Amino acid sequence: MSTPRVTSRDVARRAGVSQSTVSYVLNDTPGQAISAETRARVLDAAAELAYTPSAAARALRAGRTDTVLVVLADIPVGDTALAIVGALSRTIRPHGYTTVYQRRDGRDLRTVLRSVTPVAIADVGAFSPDEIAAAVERNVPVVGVSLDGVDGHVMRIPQDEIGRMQAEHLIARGRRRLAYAASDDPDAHDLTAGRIEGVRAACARHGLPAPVVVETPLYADAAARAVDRLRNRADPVTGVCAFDDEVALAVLAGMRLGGLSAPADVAVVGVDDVPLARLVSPALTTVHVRSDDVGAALGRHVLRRLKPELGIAEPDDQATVHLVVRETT
Amino acid sequence: MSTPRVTSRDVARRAGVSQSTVSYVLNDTPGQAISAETRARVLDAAAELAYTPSAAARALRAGRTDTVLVVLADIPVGDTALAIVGALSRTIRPHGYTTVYQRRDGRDLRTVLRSVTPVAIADVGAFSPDEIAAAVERNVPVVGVSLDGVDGHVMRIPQDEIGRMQAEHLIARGRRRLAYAASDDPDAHDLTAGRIEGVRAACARHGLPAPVVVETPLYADAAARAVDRLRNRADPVTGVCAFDDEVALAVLAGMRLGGLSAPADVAVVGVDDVPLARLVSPALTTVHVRSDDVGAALGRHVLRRLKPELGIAEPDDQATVHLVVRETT
DNA sequence: CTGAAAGCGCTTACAG
DNA sequence: CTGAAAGCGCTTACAG
Repeated sequence: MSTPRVTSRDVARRAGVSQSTVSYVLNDTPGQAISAETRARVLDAAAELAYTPSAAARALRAGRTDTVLVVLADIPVGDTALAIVGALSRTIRPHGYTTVYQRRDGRDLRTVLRSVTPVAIADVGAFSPDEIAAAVERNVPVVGVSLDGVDGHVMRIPQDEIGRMQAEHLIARGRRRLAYAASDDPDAHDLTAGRIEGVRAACARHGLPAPVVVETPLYADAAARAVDRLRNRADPVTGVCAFDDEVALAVLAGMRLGGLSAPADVAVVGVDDVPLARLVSPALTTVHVRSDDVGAALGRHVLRRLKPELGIAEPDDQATVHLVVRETT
Repeated sequence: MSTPRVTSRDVARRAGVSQSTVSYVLNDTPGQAISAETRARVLDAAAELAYTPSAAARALRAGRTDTVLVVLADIPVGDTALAIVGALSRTIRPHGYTTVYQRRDGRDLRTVLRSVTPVAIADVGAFSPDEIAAAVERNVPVVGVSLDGVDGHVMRIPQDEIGRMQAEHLIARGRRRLAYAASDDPDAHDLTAGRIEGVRAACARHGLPAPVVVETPLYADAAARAVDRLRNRADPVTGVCAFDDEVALAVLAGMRLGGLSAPADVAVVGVDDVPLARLVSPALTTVHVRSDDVGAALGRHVLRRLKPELGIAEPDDQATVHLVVRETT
């Protein structure tokens, strides 16, 4: 029942040439003068047999593939990660590289490499510098974004800077008591740490108390309880740095339920600048991370390593983040 | 500079055994009685050399891999696609299969197979029944969701049903003049067609005029112009079926700019039920697609083909969709 | 219990 | 211009 695989040998037989000739024709191997007539016969035979070369055999023989593996950290894969991956893919594709993605799913880099033979790895926050070094030793170049801002990757998304930016903005708006609304998704934990650190640092710099941290589920009633806790205190919170735009919207929904309005009672600032941020009312002030740029820069880092002859200049090593001020602050 | 690859031969040499023994130990090959002492020596040697078997060689030799390739259609990859893929991955992982993703990026299935040797393909709306048949002929089982509702895949997300549900709900709410707010993302086109068809069918059934279709960018001002067009007519639109929740929010933002409110002036219903839908005000009525179920069912379809001995029952072949009524209708 | 050998499907020197 | 042969790194009958 299972038809045996069509191999280049079958194509050769059908075209009446040798296997090498098939390979030369199909790969346009330079320096091989193949007669137009032979070439046509080979191409026809391949088409008739619907020949697809074995990726495994090519990889084994060549010692490498054209596949760049993107490993995504076990974080909530949102617009940011998708934008990074998309831009990376678009950057390297014109140079003949194929992008495949995987979530880390708790595995170490070694395990991941048991099922794929990539020519390079783009690590989106998944691995530690140690693991990366181990892969590099195996001759697989690794480029990566450090999502938590830790070094050892070629690029960093400065999470502390994001938090700092949120806090500084609220402080500039006259808010003296800040809170941090964290996500209740455990996968978000690593991202959160750096951001809170940035908020804390900004508060400290201005002589303000450290932010009150409160976990905020994405439901209005639960968020309302969280908001209650922020307000029912000797020094009620007047400014909230939210983990992302979704959490920010949850805070706003919770506030609404409690009869509070933004920015009059509490100012709220998110992170991500999802399309919806500008569509809701009041429109959300948020920190925009240029994820496309991160992906493109990562792609250029890959190309630099894989094709030094392209002479690609050293790309940025830090993502650009900026504040988009709208109506909630 | 580039260290040569550590092979099983190196491990064998170091452990003082043959290559076969290394393979037996590392793969726990059943029916091979290996002395505990030998086993330990091999394991140690492998660890010391940081041996990682060649994925390519294993694939070539075995004729297959443990990799299930998910190919995503060139549609806007949003929460729905991610949920499908996540659930699929979680379903097959316990059975030893690794999931890798790729976007179709306009390639045909043959081209995709040039760089990967998957044991099965999960097609998320990317390929036509013809292409799928060709892959199956190459002994690669393909399971797939048809995003546009067209047959030939093992599962369908009934886009027409989604549109029908939106329209029926608005009609039940007494709206007699409906519009369809389409996305301006060209990648959304295939999804849109089926949904509009469903809206159209519902209108026809109730003797109502066909929906006015208007493209709605994700910006309040542009959306306001779109809304203007829907209202400034002999028979002003009173109900809008939006392509997804984002477009629905854009419509609502446009309405707000024009002094219109929902549902008083115009009722709006989205699709996706993103977390934000329940957090915004007014909370969004929307059609919820059980994407997790789709992914899990897809995973079970994969397992059925790959491991018939598991005796997995034939999963559903159609995604469950249901209406979540909130405040905008 | 262990080893030598074949072969998966390809590409690439090398010989003609 | 074309073909025979080696070898990429594994696994698995097969022989001992």
